[in-house]
Amino acid sequence: MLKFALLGFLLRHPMTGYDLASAIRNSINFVWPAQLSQIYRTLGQLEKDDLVVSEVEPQQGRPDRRVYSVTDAGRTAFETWTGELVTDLDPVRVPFMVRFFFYGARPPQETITQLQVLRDLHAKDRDRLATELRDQIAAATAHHTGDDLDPLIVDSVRRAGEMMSQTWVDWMDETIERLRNVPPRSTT
Amino acid sequence: MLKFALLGFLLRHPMTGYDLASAIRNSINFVWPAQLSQIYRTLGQLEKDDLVVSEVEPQQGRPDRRVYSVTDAGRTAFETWTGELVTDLDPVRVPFMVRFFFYGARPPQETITQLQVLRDLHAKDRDRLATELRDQIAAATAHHTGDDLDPLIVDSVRRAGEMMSQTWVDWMDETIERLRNVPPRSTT
DNA sequence: AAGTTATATATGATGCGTGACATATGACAG
DNA sequence: CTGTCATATGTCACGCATCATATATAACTT
Repeated sequence: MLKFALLGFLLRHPMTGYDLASAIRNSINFVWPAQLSQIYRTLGQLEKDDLVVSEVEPQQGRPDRRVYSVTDAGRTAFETWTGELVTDLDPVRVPFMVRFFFYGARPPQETITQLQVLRDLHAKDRDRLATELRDQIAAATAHHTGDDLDPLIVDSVRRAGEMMSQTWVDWMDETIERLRNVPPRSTT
Repeated sequence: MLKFALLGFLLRHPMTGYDLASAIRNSINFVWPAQLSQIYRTLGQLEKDDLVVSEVEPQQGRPDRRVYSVTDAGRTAFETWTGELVTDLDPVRVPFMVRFFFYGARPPQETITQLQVLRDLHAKDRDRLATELRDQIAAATAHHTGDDLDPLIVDSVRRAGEMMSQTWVDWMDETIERLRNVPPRSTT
């Protein structure tokens, strides 16, 4: 997965592993976060498979920059990937929901407090996606020629993040409400 | 993660790896799917760490059943885990959204078709969660004493799945609409 | 009669990720 | 003057998952 994301970014213009980490942080981070260590590893594999090549740019004072660019084979691999029709939903893994599933034995108040903490974090995410990132994308879009798909797509990814965060906020609110209405436990 | 889920299920009553797979399929599958192979592996680790013990029940015609139960240490580990306050959001990974992020260069009609396929799959999920699973949980709840938290919690997990599926359907519809309104590409 | 599903356990290879560590320096804040 | 942030690359140990494979039989479907 990361493999293709890296090819996608490098096709826009060649850059280093470090640059790729920033590019990811500013775009797909909330649908696919990536650690530097994993990026370097994956670049290594890509180079071994001749999908990218690297050139070293010497620098003084800092480590040399290793700039990667995509080969013809890399471009083909990327285009094949984007061209595939996806017919199955991605498996979802939400560690917190597993935990929550086993909260039946715990005091409701504890669960409510827990949900409030996460509710606020999701709300913060939602706000950031709805304002800051939105403006960033709008600003970047201003340079575009207008009939380009890219800004729409990029903004739709942002929008997905916004909607998902909002849904989590809604779910947490709803669930807190349901927990508040639980009759106190009869110890008889 | 799976480790704790298995402890949680085994605390309700002892069972085999195969049984655990069914239990997961009928409950937390959409927040944490698990393959049999991984379940057996994880049970092996749990036993090595003395968090569970197993007894073999001979059977004729089929492989013997290896029934696992939780030790005191296992119960403690589980209770520690459920008692922890979670203060960070889980990282999210949605392979399809990474792909979609790079759809800018592809013909809009292709993207629309792709989104329709997934839209329908999400709608199917939503319907199943809103009806079948809902009824199953309601039926199981009937046996409960009434002031038990468990059914509420279990149903809230279901509800999260329902809301998330619905949000994906909404996002796909919205995005298809946005793509339909893209002006045809001027080749000048 | 042949094929699939359910029952039941388990291993090996592989993929893909994280977190900690190692190294090095310029710039900026307190 | 000290700390930490940004720049920049990389390795190692480990966790946790998948997929393929092996084995064995009863029951149900086509």
